[in-house]
Amino acid sequence: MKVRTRFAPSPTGHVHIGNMRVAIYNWLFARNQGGSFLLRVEDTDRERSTPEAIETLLNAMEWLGLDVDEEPLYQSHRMDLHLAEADALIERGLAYRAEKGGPGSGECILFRMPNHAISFQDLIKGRPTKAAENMEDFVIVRSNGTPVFHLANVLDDIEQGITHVIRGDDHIENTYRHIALYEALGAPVPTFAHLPMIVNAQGKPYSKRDGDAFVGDFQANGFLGDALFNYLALLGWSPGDDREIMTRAEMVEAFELERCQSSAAQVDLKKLIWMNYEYIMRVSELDFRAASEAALKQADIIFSQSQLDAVLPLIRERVKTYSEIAPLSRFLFVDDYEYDEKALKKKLIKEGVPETLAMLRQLLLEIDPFEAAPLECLLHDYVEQSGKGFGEVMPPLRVCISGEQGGPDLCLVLEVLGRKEVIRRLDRAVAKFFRN
RNA sequence: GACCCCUUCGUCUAGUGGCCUAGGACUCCAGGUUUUCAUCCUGGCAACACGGGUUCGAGUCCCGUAGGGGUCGCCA
Repeated sequence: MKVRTRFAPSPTGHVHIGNMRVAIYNWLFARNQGGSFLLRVEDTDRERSTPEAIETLLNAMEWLGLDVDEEPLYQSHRMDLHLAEADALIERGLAYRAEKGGPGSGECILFRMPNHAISFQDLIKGRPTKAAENMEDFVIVRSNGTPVFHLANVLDDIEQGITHVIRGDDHIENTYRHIALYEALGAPVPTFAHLPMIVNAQGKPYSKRDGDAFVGDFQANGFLGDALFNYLALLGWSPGDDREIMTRAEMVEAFELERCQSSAAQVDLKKLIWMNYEYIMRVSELDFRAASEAALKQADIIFSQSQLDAVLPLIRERVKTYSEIAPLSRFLFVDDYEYDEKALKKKLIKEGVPETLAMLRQLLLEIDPFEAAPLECLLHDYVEQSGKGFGEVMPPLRVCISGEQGGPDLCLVLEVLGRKEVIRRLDRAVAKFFRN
């Protein structure tokens, strides 16, 4: 039988990385098996399920490259069918009406749990088992006449022909109930795989207040969808060898639910950043350029295409996330940069620096052409003749023209800025910090 | 409290009874290359939660204990 998996989120406007990881595993499994990956929008909570929330969800999936094989099913459209099935269960004596004191004034419908233990083979957890005396009848239709999650979820999984239910292990308790429902409905019980949850840097479960755990935030902070996908895929799963940076095709090929960890995994932002860097290094020049243009525009930095041509090579291998592009290169486009306090203290305001800068100024005026290679020779010669170290010469100059003690290769920076601009910035800094 | 799930370096993991003096990756630290900045290279720190079994032999199997998490809504 052809494998069919689904991602069944309830759209709330914020798509959490924990949920997305579940979606990724569903996608990976379906692709590995040559099956179908479906989307079902569980939008019965009408307050939260706005069109914008659904849009956010779809965007996040597209960004991560989670393509679906069929039109999404909207749970809210199926309410009448869910209710009809509940009535049918009553007629067969498998459910009953009761007064339990909930919303509305009418009676709710309860599903009658069987009086035998329920256990199932889980692809990740082994064989969870629950004794009959530990299970109670549960509500499937509220007294206000609306179907409850358990009923709708199972009925929709049957409708969509889901063969493998891959979800968080917070659903294990629900699964016992769901299996009873499948049996009552006369439907084949799908295979289950319960993934462990992921926890934040403090080792606690992600709560709705964990601001940086939403997929949109990672996108906004300059992460690549492919990098986040790779990171999340390996958070709780491994191919069994030492591979970490993997293409989608490699992950699809290697994916096995049986190789998933059964315990919770902690998100490590440092490792994600490292992985993102690895991905940025593999991005095409064209894509990197597009990302840079977007980042610079967003930072309100005015630039010309020729400036961009000159600057991109300097920062190409230095950014770990796209959000570093603007801060790292800003001084190359505009001259209103701040002088970093630490840089000033450690590199500029020091004995002998004004004299060094005066000498450099003269040499920089004379050198021709004003390009990286000759500039490097110039600095090299100066260092040799003056008996100073590179550490006494280059950092002060760098602070003057960039405000920072770190940054791209100094000679390349000088070339990109050009003689006129370098001298101007040099004079400005000297006037500002060595007035007398 | 009841029920269910989980437990290898700080973190992600490899490990399915001998190949484990427990391997890799991230982080961190120390050297080296580049006499700027970064990259890069080499090395180092660092773990089988604890206690009992089973076995010639246990990180690997079993049972306890402790700790963590989940569920116990007419939320999904």
